[in-house]
Amino acid sequence: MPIAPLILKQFDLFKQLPDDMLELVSNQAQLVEVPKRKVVMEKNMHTHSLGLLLEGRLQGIDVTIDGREAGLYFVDTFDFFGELSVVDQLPASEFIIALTASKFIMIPAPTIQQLINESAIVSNIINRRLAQRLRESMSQRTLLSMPSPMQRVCAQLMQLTLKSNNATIAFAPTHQEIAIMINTTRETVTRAFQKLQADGVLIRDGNHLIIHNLEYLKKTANGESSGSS
Amino acid sequence: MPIAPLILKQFDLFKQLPDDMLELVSNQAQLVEVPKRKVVMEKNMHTHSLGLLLEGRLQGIDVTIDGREAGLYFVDTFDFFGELSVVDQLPASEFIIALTASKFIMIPAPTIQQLINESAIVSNIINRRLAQRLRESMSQRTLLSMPSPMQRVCAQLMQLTLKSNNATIAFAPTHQEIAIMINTTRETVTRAFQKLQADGVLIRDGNHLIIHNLEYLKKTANGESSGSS
DNA sequence: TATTGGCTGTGTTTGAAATCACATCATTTC
DNA sequence: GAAATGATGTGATTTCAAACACAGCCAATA
Repeated sequence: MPIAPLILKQFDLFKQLPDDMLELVSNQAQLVEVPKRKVVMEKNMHTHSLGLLLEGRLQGIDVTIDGREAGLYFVDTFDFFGELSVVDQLPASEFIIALTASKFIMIPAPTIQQLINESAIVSNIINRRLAQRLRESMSQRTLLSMPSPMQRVCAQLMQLTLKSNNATIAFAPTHQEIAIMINTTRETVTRAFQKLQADGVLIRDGNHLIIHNLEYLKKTANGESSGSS
Repeated sequence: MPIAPLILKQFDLFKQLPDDMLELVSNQAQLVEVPKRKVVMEKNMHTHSLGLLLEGRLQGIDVTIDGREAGLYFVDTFDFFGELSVVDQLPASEFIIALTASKFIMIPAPTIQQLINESAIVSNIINRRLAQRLRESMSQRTLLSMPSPMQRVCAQLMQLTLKSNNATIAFAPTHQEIAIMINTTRETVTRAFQKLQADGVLIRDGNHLIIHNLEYLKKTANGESSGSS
């Protein structure tokens, strides 16, 4: 089920790829559409495919023995995912779940490995991506050391905002999904959102969040006591 | 200040390197000795060197605006560090601090980059290492979602134990250094250690920790209520 | 349009760890 | 070996978010 090269070219990974290689990928690629809440990649399985997200939002999640969930990262549109297993050939260390109905392209690991070997550009992008993921992971870890949940909520919202170019978070995660990212409970996130909305920092428009006061988020995240009232 | 190739060969990174390349590295390499508490790598600087730890223990640390420290990872003997900046050429995203007096080898980034380009083996090892670091970072994140500090202490001790081959943790981190790894306070770690020692799980021998009951750690980390008394 | 299931909002209670404060024990350093 | 510095041990207090319970809301689906 080939994918039009034009679609593939939307991804940085393939932008500079010669046409013949692009065609190879195109022939191996497969378009997948999943509904909300679908498990896209399963922990401990070696599905070994690289995924390229066209639409929607995914979340990497790990589950502890006692059933507690830890949110690891979000996958936004035009990100790719599953590159870790492609690189080190080990089974996936986390689940990836579709937060909204999503569309993505799957490319079998061997195809990508061949590309990595043959194209220094592809190889480089994948490695840079790993490096970026590591930086994000450590930055999220640092976020978790903030003492109050309110600070963490604000810091997480900033993260999400900065990734989008405007001040809007499309396909906004639910309170629960945010809660597991920042080590708190759904109720606490709800209460934090209440306050932010009351203070006019944030407006919810169905599936989207509009940030009206990024400065406020920044200040609160930095511990400047989140205003009066 | 060249380093004997024999010393370099102790590191997986160089084990299979041809002699001529090894000599190149040898000539560029520099041995560094630092006392306890020395900052080995500074956040936001692009020192751009790869470090190979010969002796001691280091810790990657990030600092939040309000002065709080977050422990990111430990660097054990024969690990390398600083590879992130070598790969993506960006400034360091964290501090690295010597927890004990340490010895390590520094190799300038350009030398390593040349090696990466010329040797598929080196390139591969570096990428695998990045992948491994990412897995460890995510696993540490999962650890942080455990609800009780006692669970996190036990899980962290397991991590440290598994890295050493016997059941001994050499150059044991202080309570404070453990505390910032697992998002808790020094006092809480002290109290957890008290209990573990009382229960005969753990013995302290100066700078070393000996684990007598790994099973206990595992069970406690998994939430099986940490025994009676 | 009625029904269902997931999301969000909100009050109350409770427990456990952060914080503060200080004592004691090790270890460097002069 | 004395003094200083850091690491560990321990009690008392306080705070604040987790947990529980349930009500209202929205959006999909039949």
